[in-house]
Amino acid sequence: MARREKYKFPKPTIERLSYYFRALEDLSKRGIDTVSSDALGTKLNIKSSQIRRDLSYFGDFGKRGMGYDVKFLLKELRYILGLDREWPTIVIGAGNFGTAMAHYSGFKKRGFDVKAMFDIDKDKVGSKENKVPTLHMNDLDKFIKENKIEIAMICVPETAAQEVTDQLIKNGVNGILNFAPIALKHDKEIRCLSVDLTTKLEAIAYYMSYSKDKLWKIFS
Amino acid sequence: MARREKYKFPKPTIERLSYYFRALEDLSKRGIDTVSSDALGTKLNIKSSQIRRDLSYFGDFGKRGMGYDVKFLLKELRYILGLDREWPTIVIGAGNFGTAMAHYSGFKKRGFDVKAMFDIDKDKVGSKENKVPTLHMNDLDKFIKENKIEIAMICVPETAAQEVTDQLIKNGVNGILNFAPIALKHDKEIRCLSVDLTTKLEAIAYYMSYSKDKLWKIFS
DNA sequence: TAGATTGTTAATCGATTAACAATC
DNA sequence: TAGATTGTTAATCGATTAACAATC
Repeated sequence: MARREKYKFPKPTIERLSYYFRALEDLSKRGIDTVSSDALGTKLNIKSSQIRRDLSYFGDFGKRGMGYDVKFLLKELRYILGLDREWPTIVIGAGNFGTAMAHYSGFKKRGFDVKAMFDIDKDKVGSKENKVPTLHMNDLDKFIKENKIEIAMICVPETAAQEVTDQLIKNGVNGILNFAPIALKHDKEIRCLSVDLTTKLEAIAYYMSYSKDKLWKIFS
Repeated sequence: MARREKYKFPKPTIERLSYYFRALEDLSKRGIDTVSSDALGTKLNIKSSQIRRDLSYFGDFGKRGMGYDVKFLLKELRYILGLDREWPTIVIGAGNFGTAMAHYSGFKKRGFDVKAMFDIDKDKVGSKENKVPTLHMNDLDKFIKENKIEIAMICVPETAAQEVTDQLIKNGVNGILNFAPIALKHDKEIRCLSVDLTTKLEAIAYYMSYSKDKLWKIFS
């Protein structure tokens, strides 16, 4: 089938494409140049039919009887995921967490280039101990424009998150990864994804405290 | 309806219960003692019927015509989520990210009490600059037993994550929150949840690079 | 050709939602 | 009582999966 356009696919598909991409990178590094959906599925704990279905939303990448060419599929997924370019990124909030995010090498490797951290605390501004510079929030608007920032990670306390979001959007940042535990209100045209770490731990606590006294079950 | 037992519910429900809990805490703090599913839904961007359905899996908490008693529902959700106790927790990997996790006050507030960080790097061990002590991996087994550790956060590089997981499970830790970008293999009886931060940024990149040349759409 | 593995379909499974009787 | 809002049902919507014809 020719590459499909305007075709809809399930939301979880994009996340799985990321997993496929990473697994293929690993295979490529190990000198493997062909892989079947079955082998890839075993590696990732994902059903082979799921993998074939996910890929088929975007094109015909395999060869019947042969599987997928690792390097070719990598190139295609890189294009689909938008990883064939650099994404100028900033981090708002230079606390423990923001600093960790700014220096995480996994982001850089994928083209997410953190240009600076921002904070309202003057003591944090200008710090030389980190590779990524820390600037004052007063300089945010100017910096975004001059460096054509497209993506921001919000690592500020809950109380400041909405205000920061508004400021980012006003300055044309339209990709936001939010770590503050709050549902941000925003214009539909921007891409905002929230990661709520406390909620994850709470889910674990739920499952662990599940006992004879609490017999609720979850589906499947 | 009396509290239902052995009733199954959708997987996303638990995560939403966390959001309800947090929103109710906020209402309680502001002195509001009754809330309708509609008001709660507006606050959280969740449909009121979804909220009522989620809650109904666990019991009858509301009063028709009146809504929900905030304090009562908080107490019930605290019990359901297992937040009515302390969870002795450790962090494996004392890098930027692990240190940030160990010191995040939001976890402590919910009963996730981080007792120590562990690392193989002797330079990091014994550091006094942090409130949470850093110990050497050699002391892990003993520490887990002596402190009855139940939950661990894995903040080590991808290459070490599986080995660490095996060691944790062998020592009886059965709640794991994994931040290494790898699908951990483990016994079905433990509760393991992975958070893949790179994948989240990649999803944003996908949506942002969506353009005239790339007309794939997602459902809804 | 025979064997392998794709791409696609149709069936199944799971989750959300609107609607409304019940009832405070 | 009249109005409000729950708890629950049934319908709809979305996602996964097994199965298999197509084809390398």
